[in-house]
Amino acid sequence: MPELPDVEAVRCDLQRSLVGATVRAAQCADARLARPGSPSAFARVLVGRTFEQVVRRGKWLRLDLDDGARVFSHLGMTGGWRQVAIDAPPLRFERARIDVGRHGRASSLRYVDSRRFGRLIAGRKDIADWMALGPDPLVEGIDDRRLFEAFAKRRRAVKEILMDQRVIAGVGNILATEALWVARIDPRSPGNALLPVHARAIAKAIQRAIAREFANRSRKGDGPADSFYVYGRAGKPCPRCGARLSSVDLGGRTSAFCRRCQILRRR
DNA sequence: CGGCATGTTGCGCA
DNA sequence: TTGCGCAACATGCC
Repeated sequence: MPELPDVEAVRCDLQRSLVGATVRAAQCADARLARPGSPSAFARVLVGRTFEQVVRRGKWLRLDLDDGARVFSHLGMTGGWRQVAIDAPPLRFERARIDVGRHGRASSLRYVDSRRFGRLIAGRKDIADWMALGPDPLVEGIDDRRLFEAFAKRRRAVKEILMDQRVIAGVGNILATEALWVARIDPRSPGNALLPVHARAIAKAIQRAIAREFANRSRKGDGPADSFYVYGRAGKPCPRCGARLSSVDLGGRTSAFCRRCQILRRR
């Protein structure tokens, strides 16, 4: 359920169901999710407090409470929040719950995560992972110059640099794959082979890829949309030029791309 | 059974 | 200190 557009949709949902709600009970049953931190801190920090806002940066969510406490939530690969009735039985793969009351009505938020790659950390100050995030395309926007400089000092593949959360927050395998196709740049191109004009094209392409995923989402339900330009479509025709799409492994992640219209830059 | 998956971390090495 | 390359994490699904 990851990638920036998905997390932004979760932020909107949580914002709607949580702001002004007071926590009656909370529990995080999984120590793995709490790192760094302890699962027992979860209830101690939350109970009795009222949610004020839900903020997102990259793939991280921060739930702010009225006394300065905060909860960080990263959905990993398979995490998600569900709002259910207060007396609903545990969901499949439920790892944590927050029971709240608002306007006299009780409900329960459940965190589900089959693979447990997600994180759930309650505390009183920002965590290092949050502070290390680079600019978010929707919050601060992408600075072309900064992006160019991030490329210029690395020789690894441009796609791997794009997925570094310190460079741009929220770009994952799907967005990086899609954006490089839009920008017509081969994902294997070394970062230090790119020019400022390429950084500008990639910045615009990321915004376009995000907009497209929002459009996909509004037509469909939850989960990843499958109407991508090239992600997951290796072997099929390029939607732009018709050539057969290729596949390459970069940093352990699969990338689909078009050898004909995505140009490989070299130094 | 084998292979793949929207993400991040930790380790050894240069 | 920074960058690089990988294995590892845990589980579902095809």
